[in-house]
Order: sequence, then C-alpha cells, then structure tokens
Amino acid sequence: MQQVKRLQELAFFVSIPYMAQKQPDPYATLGEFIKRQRELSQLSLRQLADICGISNPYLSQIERGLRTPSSMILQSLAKGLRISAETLYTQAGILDPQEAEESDVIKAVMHDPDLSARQREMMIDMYRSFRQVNETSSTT
Amino acid sequence: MQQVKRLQELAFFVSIPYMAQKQPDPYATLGEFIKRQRELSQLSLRQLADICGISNPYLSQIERGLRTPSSMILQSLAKGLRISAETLYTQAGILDPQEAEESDVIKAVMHDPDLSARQREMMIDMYRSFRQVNETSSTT
DNA sequence: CCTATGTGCTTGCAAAAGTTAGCGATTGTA
DNA sequence: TACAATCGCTAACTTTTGCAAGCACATAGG
Repeated sequence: MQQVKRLQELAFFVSIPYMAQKQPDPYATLGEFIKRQRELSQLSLRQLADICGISNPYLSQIERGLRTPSSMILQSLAKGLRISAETLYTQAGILDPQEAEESDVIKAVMHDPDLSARQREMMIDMYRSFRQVNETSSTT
Repeated sequence: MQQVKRLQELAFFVSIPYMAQKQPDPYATLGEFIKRQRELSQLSLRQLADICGISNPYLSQIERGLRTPSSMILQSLAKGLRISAETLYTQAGILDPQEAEESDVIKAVMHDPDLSARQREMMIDMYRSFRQVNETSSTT
C-alpha cells in the first residue's frame, strides 16, 4: 500500500502523459491552483491536509477560495505539494513574477538587507544609467 | 527637496574612503529586521504604516514580534521598504534560505558583462560606502 | 439489508490578526 | 508659558483564521 503510493508519487515526478498536458491558463485563484496540484499528486483532500498538518475543512475552504491562508500555512502546503514556496506565492499573486527577469545585479541589490530603500534605489539608478550609457555609445 | 536629500547622500558617499566592511549580525527576528529597514529608510513608524496601508499600532506590534503579519501584509511591507519580498520571507523564516539565497551584490556586479571596468569599480565603491555609512550610523 | 470506510462540505467556536481611539513623552514654535 | 504636531505604545474592539465535530453522499463487503 505504502509502496503503491510511492510509485504513484514517482509517476507524478516522472513526466508522464497525463502530466504533459497543456500548460493551461494560469489558474486564476490560489485555491484552484492548489487543488489542481493536489489532484495531480493523486492525493485526497484529507491526505494532503494530514501531510501539511492542517485540518481538512480548512484545506477545503482554501481550495474554494473561502479563506486566504497565512504565510505559515502556505509554506507547509508548498512542502506538502513538493512545490517551491516561491511558485506558490507567485501563483497566489503575493510574489512578483517579473522579479525573476531582472538582471542579476538588480536582483542582488534588491536582496541585500544591509542597504536602505534609498540606497537601493540609487544603486539601481546608477546601474541603469550605466547600461543606458553603454547602449547609446555602442550604437553610435 | 527630494533632490537635495539625494545630493546630500551622494556627497556623503563620495567623501568617504572605503574600508574593510564587516558583516552585521543577522537580525534575529522579522520584526527587528523590518524596524532596521524602516530606520535605514528614515521613515517613522506611522509613515511606513501609511505607505503600506496598515495601521500604525499594528506595525508597531509586528516590529516588536507581538504579531505575525499575513502574506499580504508582508508583501506590502516589502513594497514599502523597496526590498525583495523573498528577502522578507526568508527573514521571517518562511522561505528557506537556500531558495532565495542571499546574493552578493559585488559578485553580481563583477560578473555583469554589460558594465565597463570603471563602472564596476564605481558601483562597488558606492556599495561599500553605503555599507559603511550604515555600519557607523547603526552603531550609535 | 447494514455496517464500514473514504470522499468533500457545513457549522459553530477559540484564537489570532488587524483597526480605531486615545495615552504620555518629546519637539518645535508663537 | 502654551499650543500644535509627531513620536511610539496601550487598550478595547471587530474581523478573519484555523479547528473539532458532525453531515450527506458514494463505494464496497459481510
């Protein structure tokens, strides 16, 4: 039984036909996304709830969009679904998706906890200015 | 006015010879981290609360660790502080550190192929100076 | 038939999140 | 001195989160 479960899980990770299905419209709500992920993992609502250490009625409410889970709950859901927490946050519209496309320098600056907001702004301004200068000078 | 402040900061930055910077202790709690960021940004508690659209007593309680803010609140705090939400989540112990690794600004600058050597030097100087300014101002 | 077990959902309820009103302390200013 | 504004904090309140108990339905076995 346990073995069967593991196999199912493995199947989930090895990209098989049913998983290769279309990349459908980005699931509008966080709840729908979670539900879809849960079903892809072949987990019942109660199973996932147990894995995540939350109550099943609550998970039900989350999936139907009746409740917005806290950070901690989202985190355990991410763990339970074997999804990056960032992905989940992005799906939930909590994390900015475009942030991933920024240049490494800007990302690094944004991540640096030892700078003030203004200092970060200045460094990013400086960086962008340099980039622009290089741009124009190279095209002339 | 805005411009004046920026110029002052720039002047300060230029006038300071950079020295070996040391890593300030990682701020234990999310609240302390937020408070430090707020103070680095020269914002009063009420100001930041207004920017983020939350009540000032609540922000006060967050900073003192009496409340754990929801995802949405954390997100608006990140925006208000001009910091990556991931950094904030990591600080809060919600995101695993390795997922949003604390990237090194200097490393990123050094590896940027779109900057000239001189530009890289300037950015790194600026960064070190900022770090040092913060160091001296936070130890008072 | 009746029990048993699995599915998801509804209903109150305790606890935590988040707000409004207002406190004392400080600072600038008339 | 007095008045006004700003600082952070406390207290009391409303709203939301998250849970325990239980409901209705389905599938299967005795």
